[in-house]
Amino acid sequence: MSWTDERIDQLKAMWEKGMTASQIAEELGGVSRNAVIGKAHRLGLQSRPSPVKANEAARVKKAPAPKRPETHAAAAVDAPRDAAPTAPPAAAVARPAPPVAAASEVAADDAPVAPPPPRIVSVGPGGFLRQGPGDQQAPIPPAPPRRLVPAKPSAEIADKTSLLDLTERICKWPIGHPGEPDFHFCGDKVNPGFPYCVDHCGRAYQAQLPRGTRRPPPPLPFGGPRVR
DNA sequence: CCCTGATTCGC
DNA sequence: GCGAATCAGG
Repeated sequence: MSWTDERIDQLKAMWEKGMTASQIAEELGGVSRNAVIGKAHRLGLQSRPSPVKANEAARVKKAPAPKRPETHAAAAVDAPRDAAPTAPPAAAVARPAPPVAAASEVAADDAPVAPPPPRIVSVGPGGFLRQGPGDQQAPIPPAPPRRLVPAKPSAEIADKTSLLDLTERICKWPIGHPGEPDFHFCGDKVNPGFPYCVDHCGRAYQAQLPRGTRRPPPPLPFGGPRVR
């Protein structure tokens, strides 16, 4: 891939939006995290809290990297986009919004919290409240849950690896069938270089048996029903 | 381990 | 100009 004007614009936008180089690289596709960083710097986009840069003082002290021999081998081969289609940019889902516990229940027992006495001036069509110019609505009614409860998403879906959880190093072996409510992916760490974990690599890649040999279980992902 | 960004330097 | 390799902090 090359840096077209369009891609550069995207890079700029995302970079300035605060996305990490990895996220940007993933979004753009066809480029590595390093490529993104390199390009960003070349473009002059710069700074942004670097974990390794925080301090300016303590420098010039480390032994500089002495050697860098390396066969410029192409290690950049795009990993198989197997079951990891870049789903419609779930951009806004970059970081899952921490599900705030239902405030109503949480603050149930002790509630010295004075509910806002809304000064309703009048009610307009559709039930919208009309307010006078001076009724700018107080800053914020900071939802004041006294205790925050973990708020599990759902006992069902918890711990299931969904399509959106898949990354380069997560086993993409499907569990169940697409469409089923509990369909998910293995989610283990992959066998480096493969799209599956070691276990599932064993299932996915089987030695070719001599002709005529009867082999009982060939069912593979999506193969037949009830393979687990 | 995983993640970050910064830098280097052969291509 | 590009980006893999490497470094280094969290």
